[in-house]
Amino acid sequence: MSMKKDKHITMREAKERTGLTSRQIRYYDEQNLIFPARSKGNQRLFSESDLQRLLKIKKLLAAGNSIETIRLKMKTPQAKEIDPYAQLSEFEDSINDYADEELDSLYPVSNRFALLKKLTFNDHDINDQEFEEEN
DNA sequence: GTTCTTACA
DNA sequence: TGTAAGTA
Repeated sequence: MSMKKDKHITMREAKERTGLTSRQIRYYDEQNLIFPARSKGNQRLFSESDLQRLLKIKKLLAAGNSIETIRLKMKTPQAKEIDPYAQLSEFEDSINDYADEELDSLYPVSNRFALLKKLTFNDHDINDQEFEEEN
């Protein structure tokens, strides 16, 4: 999951690849949710991580989270490098994001992440269920 | 032509 | 958030 070349991405490409408006992108920047570099002409130079963040922000916003919540939830890129637990936390959040989606039944398992969440983070739910021995 | 900041609705 | 103005 490593990001390759942090090539400079223009505002145009950022808009195209995230589906966000330039207004929204600048606003999220103003809210310190992304930290794009700047060219000599003060133009924003986005990195691949900035793009991923924007997509993440879009998802969290759509899920009803506030800017403040998102800021805390995502922390800063620098913090993630320093704190190993930040990455673990991010992974769990990622799992939860997927698990929030519909899970009709376990057969077939159409959403592995949802199943993983059920088995990993909701022990109480599982204990409440009645499993019939099938083996 | 595109992006940036500031400001108003 | 959209849009207009004046720049770079």
